[in-house]
Amino acid sequence: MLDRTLIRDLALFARLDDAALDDVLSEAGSQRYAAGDVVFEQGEIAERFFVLLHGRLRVTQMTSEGQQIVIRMVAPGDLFGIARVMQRPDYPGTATAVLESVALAWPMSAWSTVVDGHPAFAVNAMQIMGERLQEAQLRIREFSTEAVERRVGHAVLRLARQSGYPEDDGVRIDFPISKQDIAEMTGTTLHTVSRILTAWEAAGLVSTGRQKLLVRNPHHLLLIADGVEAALAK
Amino acid sequence: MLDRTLIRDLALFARLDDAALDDVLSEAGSQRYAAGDVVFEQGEIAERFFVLLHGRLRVTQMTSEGQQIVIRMVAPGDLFGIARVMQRPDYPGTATAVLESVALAWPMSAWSTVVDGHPAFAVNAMQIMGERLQEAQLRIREFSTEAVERRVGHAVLRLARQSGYPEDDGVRIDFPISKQDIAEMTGTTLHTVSRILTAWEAAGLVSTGRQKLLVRNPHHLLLIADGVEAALAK
DNA sequence: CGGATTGTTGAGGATACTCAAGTTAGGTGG
DNA sequence: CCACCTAACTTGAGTATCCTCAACAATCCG
Repeated sequence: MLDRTLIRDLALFARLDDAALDDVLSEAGSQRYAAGDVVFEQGEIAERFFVLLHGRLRVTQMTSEGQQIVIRMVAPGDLFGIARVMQRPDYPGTATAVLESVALAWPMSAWSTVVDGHPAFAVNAMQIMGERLQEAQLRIREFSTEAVERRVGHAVLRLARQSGYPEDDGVRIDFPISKQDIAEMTGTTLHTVSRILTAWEAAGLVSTGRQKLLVRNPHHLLLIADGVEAALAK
Repeated sequence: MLDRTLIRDLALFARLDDAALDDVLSEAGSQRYAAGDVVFEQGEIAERFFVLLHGRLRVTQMTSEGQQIVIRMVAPGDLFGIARVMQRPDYPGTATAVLESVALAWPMSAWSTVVDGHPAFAVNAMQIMGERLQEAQLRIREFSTEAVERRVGHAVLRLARQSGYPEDDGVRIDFPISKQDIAEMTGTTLHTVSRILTAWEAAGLVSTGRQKLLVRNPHHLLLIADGVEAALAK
């Protein structure tokens, strides 16, 4: 049996008492994934849903023409693989560990059991869906109204917020991330990302390396992402 | 007191019995809006949530730089204005009637009452949020991977599916929609939309007029939207 | 050390934007 | 009912952004 302290502090399980937590955990199993391992694949029948405890995942989608896009990065505490809640039999994307990761997994059937048995859980889950929906709408707005450089700026800042830890001279993105990844988050090409980051590097805003990214001046970067920079140039 | 037959067939109220429907309706009021009326405005404190019974609404968002985008069109049966569920005190967008419309309105406080009192409602609401989230992710994928013409194609087809009624020689979009509206749905300019639609008109795919749109050949349009056309040209 | 993955940089070109000048449709008021 | 006014739309010209194609360099891993 898993220990309830594993999940006690997660938003999804807020306001559940110890008995409820134990009840929920009784149906869960824990899984370990090495960096590079695939948790589930796009199109696969969605038999389980997950909560990430440790590590970091990348959720991608492949279009029919073979173009890949990054849907989101999953951080510890996040719920993922909830295809069934969205009325889908299969996973709409592929989840890959980018760091050594640990996740709790429940059979999809447990979803209704848990929702029915614990009203607070349903409320929490709805809140999380609401946050996701807001986030998605924000990205749509970025795509609709911002040129590439600003979108890349917002993506980098989002990464720093979600997965950054402070270092001597900036905020380090704490998992390996390639220019290709950033391109797939922002709807551009790795070439354009490379050029933009090179320019930012020259301006002292970031430091980049092979799958490495350090944000040195988040404040200035925010000005670029919000279009202040471009407005001043006029 | 409103009649329960108004809402009995809506997805949001599926699997609620008559007593429950009456209970839910007891807190609701019905509102009428003329074409052009604003139901709620971006930034306003979200005091109510709504279900559209008749008509059609356009939900828009204004960016800090004054650019407007169309978030979605609301069709009869749709839930809208649920900011609170997303943990927001205010409405993130503005809802405007584009046709004479009728909506049911509940005080936001009724949300928790209804969710708590009727577990089936919570499940339905979650499903709806899931569908929205999927829809949003689809749009993100379109923005990431498709050029303007394909995005406009998908937007027009979506409109035809959601708000089209069959006419002699095609599917008519049943509310006034401008090129500017389509531009704001697809992240382009009205100029580009105008050029694209003119080209499609010449090819017999659509007929356009001032705030009018008739899809004459959805099948061919789908080929364009899915990129088959462009692929063949190579 | 060799191969593979990741990243850099340049040149050229297409797409779609901006700017600009008009036209058309529809509603309003005299 | 007609003249006018405005909002919606069309079309052209010029151009910026960003993509594609291409070649090469750096880094990592086994």
